[in-house]
Amino acid sequence: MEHLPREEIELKSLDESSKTDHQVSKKRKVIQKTVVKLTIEADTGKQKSEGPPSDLWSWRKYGQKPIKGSPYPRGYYRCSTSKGCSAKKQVERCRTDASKLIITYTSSHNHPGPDLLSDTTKQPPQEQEQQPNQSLEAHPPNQNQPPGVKEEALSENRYLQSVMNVSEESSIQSDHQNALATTAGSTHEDHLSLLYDDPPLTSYPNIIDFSSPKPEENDFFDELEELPISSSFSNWMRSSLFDERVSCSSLLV
DNA sequence: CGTGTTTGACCGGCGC
DNA sequence: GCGCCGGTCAAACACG
Repeated sequence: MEHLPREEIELKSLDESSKTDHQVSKKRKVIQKTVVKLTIEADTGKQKSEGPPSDLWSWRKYGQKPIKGSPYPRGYYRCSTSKGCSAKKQVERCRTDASKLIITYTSSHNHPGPDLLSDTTKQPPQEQEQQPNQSLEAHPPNQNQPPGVKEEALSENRYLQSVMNVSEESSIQSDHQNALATTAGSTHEDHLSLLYDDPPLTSYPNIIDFSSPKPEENDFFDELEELPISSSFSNWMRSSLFDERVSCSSLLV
């Protein structure tokens, strides 16, 4: 019983019932996702195809599907660090640029990061399965991301520009990308306002611009820093993402 | 033997 | 209602 189908079901139903304010009748579950784009540079040898980028979590692949419109399949991974952990990620290649990986994190880890597990007294997972609702909608999925991604990984995978909290399907992200790729010269915010023009959802997808102190950023990192190990991670995120964000804007044109 | 990957089948949501 | 598609399951397999 390695999978927890029951938990999945609970998550789904809770999710649907919890969005009554939107009245999205039986629509797809609105789960907050975090999309991370990264570029594979020196890779191609090591990371075969869409091999999982190395973070310190251990991920177990549970599926792979060819995606319509994309020549590359999408891999489905689940956190195997802790059995009760519902954190998942999807790894796919950018359909327009094979050197870019799009990693979509869903749900959140409900246990301390692997590095902490190894050297400090394990912090008790805060009552797993307890508030799937909250953990899904209130926290960025990557809350416990490793503060120190291996330097190998950093040299090979360069985190690109955006960590987005997306409340809709990843197709948005794809369209988004296309738009980004076709409209050069303006800021990400501009693109966003273009793309997310119409639906003013409460869980409005926000892009994190690491170069400017926007409220979204602060919120994002505030949440991050509430967590045990996240401050170091957020520092890492800030620096690496900021760095890469700059180069990415030129990459995406 | 434990852990992770592969892969076909299955299921549910959504559009027509 | 039907078919398509994305996401998940689970058995078989590979590897250390």
